[in-house]
Amino acid sequence: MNEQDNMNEQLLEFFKALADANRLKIVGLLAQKDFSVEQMAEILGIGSSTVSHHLSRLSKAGLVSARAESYYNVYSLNVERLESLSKELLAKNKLPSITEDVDLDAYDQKVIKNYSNPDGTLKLIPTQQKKLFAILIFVAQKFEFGKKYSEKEVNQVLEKFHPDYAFLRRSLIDFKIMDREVSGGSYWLLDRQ
Amino acid sequence: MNEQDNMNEQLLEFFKALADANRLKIVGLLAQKDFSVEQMAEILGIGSSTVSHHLSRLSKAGLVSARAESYYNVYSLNVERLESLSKELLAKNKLPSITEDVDLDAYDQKVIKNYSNPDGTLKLIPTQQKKLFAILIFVAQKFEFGKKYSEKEVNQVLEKFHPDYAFLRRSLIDFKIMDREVSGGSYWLLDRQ
DNA sequence: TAATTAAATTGATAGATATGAAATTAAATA
DNA sequence: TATTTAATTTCATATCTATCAATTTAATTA
Repeated sequence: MNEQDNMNEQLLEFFKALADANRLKIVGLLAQKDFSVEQMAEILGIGSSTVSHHLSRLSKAGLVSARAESYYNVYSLNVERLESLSKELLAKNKLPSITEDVDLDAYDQKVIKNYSNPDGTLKLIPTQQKKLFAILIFVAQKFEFGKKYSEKEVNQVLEKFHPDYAFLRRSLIDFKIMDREVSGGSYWLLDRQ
Repeated sequence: MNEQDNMNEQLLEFFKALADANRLKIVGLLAQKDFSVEQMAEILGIGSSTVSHHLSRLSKAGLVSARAESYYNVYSLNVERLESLSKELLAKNKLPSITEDVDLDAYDQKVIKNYSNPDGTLKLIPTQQKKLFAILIFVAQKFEFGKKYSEKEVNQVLEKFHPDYAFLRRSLIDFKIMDREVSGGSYWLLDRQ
């Protein structure tokens, strides 16, 4: 369990805590003033054991806290916690980090696996744009950045993947993975943004 | 269904939409770039029909939208929507309005009902602080704001509720519902904050 | 036009959870 | 000390929902 996982779990706890009509109402009540369990039960028209359960979920998310006051357990809202968690969402760069641990290229890798023979050649060239693109990115790894290739050299590299090297070569240009000098006929890799 | 109910429902939909680990991840993915359903299914390691279902929930909450792109349905995140809803929480005065429709005095009213006879007198005077306070606020309604009462007048009013008018009178002072002039012996209502 | 493909929908199911009743705990009052 | 009271915990249950498989729909390709 790393720090990022922990943050994700807290964020999930936060949303789960507020994803219930009665718990939202409890937060709304406590935003006005403190209440005891029984008072809230009466106001919301539900049992006090149910309110107790909701409060423990809100408490686990750090959104409320209780103090003993004679007979009663008086609950109050942790406004700072509510603010810090909702700010977490507004910080735009925080969102992508939710998926820090997942593999963004899983789709592309599956496509490559599906279309490749054990010897590394391609069974066939996919027609669907997204799959073709994944395959082209894959074969483009055989070229070096900054180096210039003649059309013949390009064909030789692509031929190891599929007999229709000409289609692959044209597609690399179409998808703006490579570019070429129209007159001289030399090819080179473009930078992936 | 008034406007406030509608806002509450939207807020609830928002939290429910994000109260799931995979949906949070989808939002995290779409915060980086657009994806098709199948790509996300592959990345998250779940079925594409499940992703479809999650996207429809996110879409219902207004958080994502789709565009058709050849074969694919490409989804993107509605950042403005995400921002406006989380700002809704940060605006502190917005929270209390969640409970606009509920009856804040339900607890007090129940106490009054439990301790009152049909003729309006009190069966007995509660000992617990919160209940006693509710009863005192109730009987204090018989006094007028700004008017001064002699101790005898106060007793006459309170006697109609319970024989132990002296206890009620002292409690009204203790709970700072009324105040009195120690020397002259006159009583008056205090302003409820 | 027929075949292929991505996405959505439907149906079924296992797991999560909101709720209340009953039992338990902790604290205040008689 | 015995009784009363508020809150929590435990237990049972009905509802909700995340998931997948199978089907349907809509669009593209051959």
